[in-house]
Amino acid sequence: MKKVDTESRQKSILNAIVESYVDSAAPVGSRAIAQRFRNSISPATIRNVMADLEEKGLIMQPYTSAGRVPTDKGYRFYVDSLLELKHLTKEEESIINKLIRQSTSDIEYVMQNASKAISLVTNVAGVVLTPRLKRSIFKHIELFNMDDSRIMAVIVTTSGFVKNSIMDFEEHLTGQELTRIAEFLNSELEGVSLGEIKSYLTRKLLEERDSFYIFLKRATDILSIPGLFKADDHLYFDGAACIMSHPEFTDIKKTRLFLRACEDKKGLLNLLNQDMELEGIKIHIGKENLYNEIQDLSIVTCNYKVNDMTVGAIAAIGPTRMEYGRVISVLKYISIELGKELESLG
Amino acid sequence: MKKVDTESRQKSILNAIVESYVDSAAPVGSRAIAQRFRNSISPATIRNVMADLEEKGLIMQPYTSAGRVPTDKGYRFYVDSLLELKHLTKEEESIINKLIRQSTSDIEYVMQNASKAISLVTNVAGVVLTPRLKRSIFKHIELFNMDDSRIMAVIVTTSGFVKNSIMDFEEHLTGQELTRIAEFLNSELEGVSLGEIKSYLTRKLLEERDSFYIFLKRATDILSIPGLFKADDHLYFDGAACIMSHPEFTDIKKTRLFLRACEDKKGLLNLLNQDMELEGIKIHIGKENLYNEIQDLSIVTCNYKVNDMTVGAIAAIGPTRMEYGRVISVLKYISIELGKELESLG
DNA sequence: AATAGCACTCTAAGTGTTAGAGTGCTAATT
DNA sequence: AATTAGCACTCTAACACTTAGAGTGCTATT
Repeated sequence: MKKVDTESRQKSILNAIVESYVDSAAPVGSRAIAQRFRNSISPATIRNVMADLEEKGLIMQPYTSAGRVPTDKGYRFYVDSLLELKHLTKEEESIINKLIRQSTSDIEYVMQNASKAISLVTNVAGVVLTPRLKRSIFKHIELFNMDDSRIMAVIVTTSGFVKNSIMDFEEHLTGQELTRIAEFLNSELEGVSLGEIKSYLTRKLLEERDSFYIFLKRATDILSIPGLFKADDHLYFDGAACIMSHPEFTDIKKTRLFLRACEDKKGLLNLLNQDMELEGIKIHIGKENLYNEIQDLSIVTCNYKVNDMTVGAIAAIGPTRMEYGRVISVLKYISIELGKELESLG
Repeated sequence: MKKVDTESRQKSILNAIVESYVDSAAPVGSRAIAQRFRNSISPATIRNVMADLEEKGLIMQPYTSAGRVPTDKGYRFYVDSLLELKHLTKEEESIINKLIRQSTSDIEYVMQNASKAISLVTNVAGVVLTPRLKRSIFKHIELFNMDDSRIMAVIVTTSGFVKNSIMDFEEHLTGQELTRIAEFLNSELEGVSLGEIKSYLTRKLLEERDSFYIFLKRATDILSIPGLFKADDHLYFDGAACIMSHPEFTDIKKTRLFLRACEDKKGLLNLLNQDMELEGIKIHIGKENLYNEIQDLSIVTCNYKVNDMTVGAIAAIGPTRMEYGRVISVLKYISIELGKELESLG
């Protein structure tokens, strides 16, 4: 008899179990797997392999003598070693493009529609994190007086993101003075990322000692206003309803946990901000998500770039039993298209 | 025996049925009502009255010989004629104020927190519609060049709302020219609502015939850019998870309908925009909501004002079985506080 | 007009039964 | 030595059946 590599057979059976379970949402029995292999392996053999896989903690039985279900660890192994990416169909790509390229030149719409695109094509919830201001590149600033004591600043970044902020400023500056300061900043700060502006100006300030100092000081003061780079942490969310089509949510408790997770902006924000630092796809499976008591949920995230600079992230949230291959492809595709669209708006 | 006014007894029994049902979520029997009246009326009498109420379509039985449940019509009569407003406790007021008055001077936060406040205090979902630009009063405009072919406009309204828009503009204007146009608009448009600007300028344009004309024409052209007043239709939403605590949502189908209704931004937007035109509280009960197949859901809305001008609306969405008295009081209170906060930001 | 009494209805919850899907083990087969 | 067939065993999900009790409507009584 031909010698069979035990390990590779275990892998391919795990693969079959995961895919079958993802597809059917029901515990997978040895017979079903045997059929997947066109009965080239008998159910009995598969049962033996399954026992091994269970010992390794990759699959489990919901109860004695039921079929097997992948564990978090099983999914982890699957996505790390077995998973094959699915190509998007032309149709799916066109749905996505139609949603993202609305050419309304309004970033809010683009973001909202990007999250809708994620949920529509993957059938799980979609989340989009707005471009991080600190990661964005300075393009233009405008300053003007709102009234006697308040100045408004409008900062435009190369990614087309516009941030305005009203600030109390004790000393009154004339419109001309403000214009001069803005002009100075515009020539000085080109290409600097917003996150570096502060240290950049402070450094300048230390070098400068002549009459120019007081002018530079004012500019620095204005840009030091706390509210200026804050509040850029908006999440766009879509697909809460569509996720209810998954059978795991017939249990109200799980639905509630899911909704709670989705409304926990802080937690999501943390996760996305963290994942953003890493390139490409990141996957958090079930209990790996320690940031919350989220169980039975997986989160897949992907950074997106504008002019080769990572500025934000998108994500998909769904039951651990999700089509990882498709979800990953979709996020990759959308992150690229979103980046392109933002560049064209910038 | 003392003569009893039949009609007023019917009313007070309907009142008792609604309040008992809102409280317990279970069909209300004649015994329970009798106890509410400290047995001053016997269950048998109440049964007779109930039969009358049922005939009028104000209550119904989920099945033969079960207790009674209010119909949409019953709720309608209740909110129109019987309902007593509940005062907010100091505690509730303080929760609301803490959320709304974060003094971050960031409107997004204020809106987000207002919706959170609604859901937190009423235990149903909260929605906040951003101030309608067209209803807002012009305060200040600033124009500057983004690059050779694009101009950025920043408009500030008295309600503190800032709208920026980038527009393609075929003829290149120098910074000075833009500044002059902005200065002109600033002096000219003070106190005009954004919705009237267009017609205001067109009127001006007709009167004017001298060299000033071309200047005025440019200003008009700039403000005619379509994107400028668009995209001010953002909804802030909170409380999807908290609503799951209501027993009506043990049925997954209803949960799904609810989530679908909440994600149907267009429908909600329409409803809120419409209701905004009317002063005070508006209530849509169950199937009265024709804008969607929403059933078993009620929507309560309230406009809010800045400087005595209605600019937006807030709403609560929950099962028809909701504490209307409390919800109404909360919306009234929050709409006022929200208006005040926006004034202080403006 | 209001109420007590009573027969009747219907549900929700609990119990019992059964079909069938799936397992693990052992012995037979290749 | 690896694979497989056979078989006894386990557990669930589904269905039928029973029953307690909450609530009703009607009729006779106060």
